[in-house]
Amino acid sequence: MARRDCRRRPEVECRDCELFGICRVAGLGSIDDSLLDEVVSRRCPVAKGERLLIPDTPFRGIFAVKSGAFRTISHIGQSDRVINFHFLGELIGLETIEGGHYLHTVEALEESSVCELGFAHLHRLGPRLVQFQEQLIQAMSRRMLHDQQICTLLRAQNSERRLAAFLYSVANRLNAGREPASEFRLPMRREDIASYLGLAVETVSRLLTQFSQRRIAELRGRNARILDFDSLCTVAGLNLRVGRAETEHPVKQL
Amino acid sequence: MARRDCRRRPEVECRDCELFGICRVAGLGSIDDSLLDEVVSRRCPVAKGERLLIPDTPFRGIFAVKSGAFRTISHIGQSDRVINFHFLGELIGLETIEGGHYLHTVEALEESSVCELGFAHLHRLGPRLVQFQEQLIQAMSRRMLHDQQICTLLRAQNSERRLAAFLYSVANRLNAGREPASEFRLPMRREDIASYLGLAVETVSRLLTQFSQRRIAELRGRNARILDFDSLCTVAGLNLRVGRAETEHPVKQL
DNA sequence: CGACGATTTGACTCTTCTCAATAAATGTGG
DNA sequence: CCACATTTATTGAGAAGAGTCAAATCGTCG
Repeated sequence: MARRDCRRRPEVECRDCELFGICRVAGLGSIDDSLLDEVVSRRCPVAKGERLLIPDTPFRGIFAVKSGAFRTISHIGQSDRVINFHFLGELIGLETIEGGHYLHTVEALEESSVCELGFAHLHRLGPRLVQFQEQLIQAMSRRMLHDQQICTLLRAQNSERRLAAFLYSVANRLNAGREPASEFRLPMRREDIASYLGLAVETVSRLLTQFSQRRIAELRGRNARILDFDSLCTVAGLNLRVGRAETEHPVKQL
Repeated sequence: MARRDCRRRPEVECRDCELFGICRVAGLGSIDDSLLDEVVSRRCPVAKGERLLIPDTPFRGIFAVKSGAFRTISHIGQSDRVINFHFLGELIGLETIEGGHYLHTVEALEESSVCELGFAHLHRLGPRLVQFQEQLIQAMSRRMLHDQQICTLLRAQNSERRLAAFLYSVANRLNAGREPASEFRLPMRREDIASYLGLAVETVSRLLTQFSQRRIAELRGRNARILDFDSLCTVAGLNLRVGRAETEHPVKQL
């Protein structure tokens, strides 16, 4: 089984972390590193299954995943649902900045670590606060776009498409901004995937065996291998759109 | 037909607009109003069917709906989908701040008007920029929460729940932060609703007649009347969750 | 090895979609 | 203001997709 190397847990480089721009503002070019240290607490370990956040606790700051992976669980209604996964370099807690409280459970799927960006001492950034905010706004905007795409995915009724798009997305996100991985280890259970995609576990399972038969992707347990990226994209409906004439209505002149 | 009054098109008060905090930072307490005028261009009319934004045009700023309503259409894959509606006081374009280009088509569903917050001249805000960005971050965070709730809605498989939650949401949003309206006029077609909820038009139509029979809500054409808010919430799965205190901050509506 | 949880598979049911036809609403020109 | 054309909405019937329940298999960890 030369598949073992999928198991190693890489740490994300700071330059591939979504906090990078933010940390750079706080840290780079400063005479002492102490400013950065006051605002960002670095690389706190989180054990597998441990909860990083629980609902209704006061907002303290946002987090970036340094190693490992997390899932966010929403407790709306009677049943819990996985509403997000967080991979290397991604930010956690952006949606809670305004409300003053964390709203969901965030739990480590494996041995992980995070950097925390505390909001209490932001004023110490002084004149750099503007740049910091700018970076944050960029990150939030980026994330909103991503969330929109998830919504679009969930609206595209059929389950095949959802799962294909999910696999494609994970292959891309698993190593933080680099080329999509064709072979990787999934940190979450089938049930998490199903919950996230709004499907039944059995449906996910059946689709996976089907993908395997069609030589699109192969999952043995949590070891995943993408066999045919093109087909995967096609099934996911991520292909190039056809040229569209959009002349029906006048466009507001800005 | 004493239902006619549903047709009037109210303008949103500045204090109920999501730009309010932002405008206040720029405008209030300033000796001259000219600063605000340089950053926010106010109440531009947009005709019904006219497009406020089209994809791949350079980002200039964000918008707030002053009157009327809009829909955002995504062109991913082969079929277009409605991915958002924008009602009084709500912001448009937040997800495009980072990318530098608008990505979707935003179209007026009826005679509308918007305020535009241009990003080109933000530096003129000078020291107020920090407060401005703070406000923007708040607004974005709020919106992310809302989008997450939409996602949760879309994951909750059954169509009945989706439509009920949608109606509830519209009743709440239609008059910008005030009490939910029990009688209102829907600005969008059934097809838009279906697209937004990831359902077939026929399903929406069938559910609506069913809601009418169960005396939950009644839609004659675009005139809507909520007959039983409690039932609507129950069907939408929005009922009080067990054992959770949620009194600290207002519950975000869908 | 054995137990427990996770995953897969099968059989059946129910929901939602699709296609097709009709009905209602809206818009247009005379 | 009315008749007609066009879009939008509703309804019905049948098919496909996904869910549920139940059982079997696989994997992991003590």
